Amino acid sequence: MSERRVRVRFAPSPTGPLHIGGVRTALYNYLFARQHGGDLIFRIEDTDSTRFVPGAEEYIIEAFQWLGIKFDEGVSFGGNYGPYRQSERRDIYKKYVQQLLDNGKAYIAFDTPEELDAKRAEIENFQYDASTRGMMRNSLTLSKDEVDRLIAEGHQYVVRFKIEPGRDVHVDDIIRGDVSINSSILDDKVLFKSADQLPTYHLANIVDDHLMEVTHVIRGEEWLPSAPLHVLLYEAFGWSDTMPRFAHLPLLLKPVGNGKLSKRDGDKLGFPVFPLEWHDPKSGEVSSGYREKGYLPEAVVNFLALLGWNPGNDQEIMTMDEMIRLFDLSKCSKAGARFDYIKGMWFNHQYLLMHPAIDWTPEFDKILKAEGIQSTPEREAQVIEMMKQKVIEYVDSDNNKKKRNISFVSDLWPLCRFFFIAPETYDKDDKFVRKSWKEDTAAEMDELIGVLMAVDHFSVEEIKDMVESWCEATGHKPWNAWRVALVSTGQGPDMYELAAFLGKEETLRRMQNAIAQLK
RNA sequence: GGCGCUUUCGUCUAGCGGCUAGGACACAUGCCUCUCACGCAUGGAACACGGGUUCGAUUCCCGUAGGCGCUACCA
Repeated sequence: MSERRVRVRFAPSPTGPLHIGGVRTALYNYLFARQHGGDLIFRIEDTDSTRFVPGAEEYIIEAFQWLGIKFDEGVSFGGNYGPYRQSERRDIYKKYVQQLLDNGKAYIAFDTPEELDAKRAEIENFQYDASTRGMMRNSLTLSKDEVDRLIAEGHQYVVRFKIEPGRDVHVDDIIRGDVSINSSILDDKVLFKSADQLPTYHLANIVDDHLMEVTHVIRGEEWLPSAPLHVLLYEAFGWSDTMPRFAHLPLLLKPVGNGKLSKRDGDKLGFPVFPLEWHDPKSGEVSSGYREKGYLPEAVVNFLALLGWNPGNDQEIMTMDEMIRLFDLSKCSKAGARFDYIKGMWFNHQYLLMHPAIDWTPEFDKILKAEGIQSTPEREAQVIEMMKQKVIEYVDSDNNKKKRNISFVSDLWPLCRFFFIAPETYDKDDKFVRKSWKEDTAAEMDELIGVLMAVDHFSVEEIKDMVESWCEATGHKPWNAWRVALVSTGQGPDMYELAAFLGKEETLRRMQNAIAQLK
């Protein structure tokens, strides 16, 4: 048993976009598989035909591609254990259900959903189990002839797992240790549905994990209550000796309030809950995604990895390879983790700064386009391109301490808008304007214009030389007012750099405009 | 309601019988400074409660309380 090659799986239902919690589960499976030199399988659990959403499967595949989580086999990846889509494995499940029926581990039940509802209404806390199955319509209470007749007549039936009561069932969980419950509180779970002639999750899951030789089941804590049922199923099939080991991960909780993280929390607080933007085919509703919001996949992965696990030291920024090396299921926390999206933004900030600004160009181009910065007769494409390059250079030059407080490339725009767009109006009530622009400022700016006109080469050094000697001679301190003139508020780089960037003509033009408006 | 899991700063967490209970995010203050930032420095902030076990419990056990999950012919 210890000699088996490590094989794990991520098995989502194609019922919509992949939730960020699912991403983390997949990530942990991936880290675990890589660390042990094993395989990660991508299986589609589409046994609920009523909840199938077209496009969901493709979405999930694309999301993992973006995140850099690679599968070794499964839907769209191939492999020797297929098919990997449960809806294509009907015959396999039928065979195994029959096996359970044949050796008395399961039985046929004819009770309709309506009859079950009636029973639940009649008896408080009704549960289909050893204590009640004697009064229901099933192959345990009906004669063999009667059962055969009902089936022959085409009556719908389900197959239920026959749970023997009064036994302590143990689950050995890697994260939580020994978890045990008494089988009496378990109900006779439906294994095979009449409605769509497909197995339920429980049956399909066990059969597939066994057939695909899965060694470790790493999944969310919401599955812990049904883990004993799964253990019993492995027993019923006689597969106990190759039963996978379980690890139930803590859940991701709402940033504020009670309960687990949901899509609504993201909408309310303004952060994505899905890796990629999702366009709902039915409602047409669009849900934001980490990719479209401007997150780097490395940042998302790093952030998620640390929500429920940490390497046991103070290291927070880690590459995928480092995480693969350090990951340890037994170091996962047991309690749910609040989803701290503010910290997620900090991670993005960190990763953004690791990249040279030139890498941001595509994103930056999108912003410029969205802001309407494009070539016009007055402003040629080359000019814009040149300005863009200068902004990027400017942002990149950290010897000038220009690394900005940006979590996303889009945060760059308010910080460099004034490079591209001259202030049209000035807000006299702006705190910085009021503080910087006084009675006699207009006259001072006029003087400064004179000084600047005399600068031949409008370079940082020359501007600085000229302006500073003027300052020394006159005692003027023009910087804040000058900044108001060029930027309209208290923002931006060193004034000499700013003026040099804008060029002589534009600098003077903005100053004259400010004087005209603010005098 | 029943069953299970869980509980260290506001948040994510380190700690695996003896520590001034550590780090990060967030927050506050200071320094830097022609602005906004960045950066740097500093600060406030936690072992849910009650019993045990032990020379000694944040750490082990049992209760209580809170939190989370499950309780479908959904996964």
